[in-house]
Amino acid sequence: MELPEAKERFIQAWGQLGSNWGVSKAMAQIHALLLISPNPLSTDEIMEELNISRGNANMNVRELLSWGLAYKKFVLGERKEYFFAEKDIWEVAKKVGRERKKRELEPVLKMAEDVKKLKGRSRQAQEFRKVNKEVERFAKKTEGALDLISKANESTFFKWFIR
Amino acid sequence: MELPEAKERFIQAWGQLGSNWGVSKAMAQIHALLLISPNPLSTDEIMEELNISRGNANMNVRELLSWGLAYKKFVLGERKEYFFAEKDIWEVAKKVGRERKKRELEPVLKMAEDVKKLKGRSRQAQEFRKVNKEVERFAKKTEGALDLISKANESTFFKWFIR
DNA sequence: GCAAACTTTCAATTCATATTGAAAATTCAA
DNA sequence: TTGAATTTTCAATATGAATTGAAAGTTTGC
Repeated sequence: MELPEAKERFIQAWGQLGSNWGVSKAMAQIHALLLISPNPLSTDEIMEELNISRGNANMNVRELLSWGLAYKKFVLGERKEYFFAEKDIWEVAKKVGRERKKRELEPVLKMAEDVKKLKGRSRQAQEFRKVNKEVERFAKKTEGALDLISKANESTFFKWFIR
Repeated sequence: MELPEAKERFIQAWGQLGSNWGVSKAMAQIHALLLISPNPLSTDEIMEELNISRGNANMNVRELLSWGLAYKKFVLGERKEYFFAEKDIWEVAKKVGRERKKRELEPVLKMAEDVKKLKGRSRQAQEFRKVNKEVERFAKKTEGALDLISKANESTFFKWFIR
């Protein structure tokens, strides 16, 4: 397999993964491109490689920076900004996990908290409270687990699952 | 808080969560509705409660069944099908995990396998192979962890994270 | 201060996906 | 077998999110 084909394959798979994760395809593809690039890339190079507009490239690079999945590099005597990816996959996983906790777990916890105020003795209300309690309990445990994970290193993490 | 408001809140939060997980909003909302309902519901009741079309209700109920997140109940002397949710949250989490493994991890593993065939000694190719190897290694470990999790029960799982 | 280089913004547009709804198919009881 | 009840299908449509691209904003060197 030659480089262009492999690149294509990698970028498209990463983009697909992104879509499944509620992340824009362009963001995931830029991340993929930076991951496999040996040197930092400028916005223009990203636009060129992925055939996307300047606005799109800019927005999604900012997003990657805000997730901590990419960093800036300033080159001496150059005005352009260059970007490179976090390449430690365990770091990537943790950072994605942190964002997802924010976007997914927290709203559920907030909802469960609110729904606790549900009044009434109907079968409906009773069943609802029961399920809500279960959801909250589970979400809190998951939150705790994620907090531990985000402090752990990769080998500790995987060792948890051995035996 | 009264029942209709709480229901609204729960269903909308679950729908939101679904969207973030690459699951259609309607599917997540039907699941939410079934979760908090003390008895199985018919397609008509689902349509009515969520204000969605018959086609939509039908498609997404099927999808829930295929994920193992809902089951059918036949009522004696009734021709309609009734549906109820898997209410064990740990079961729900495991089943969602299994689907996600299929939709997310497997394509990445396939891609990494293919990309291994990448030829060339350029800096590009070398960096690419290195990252790809890391991605594959991580994906495989994650796969193993998920397989273990899908066999575990909830308390075993969370105990892994204690201490 | 000026203007070139570069980045950001955002209204308009495109695109992917979910949803609708009516017709077709199926199931079942009489 | 018929037809009423129910489910399924799928082309058309709607919806929301991503993307574009040009204009506005910023930064820098002269």
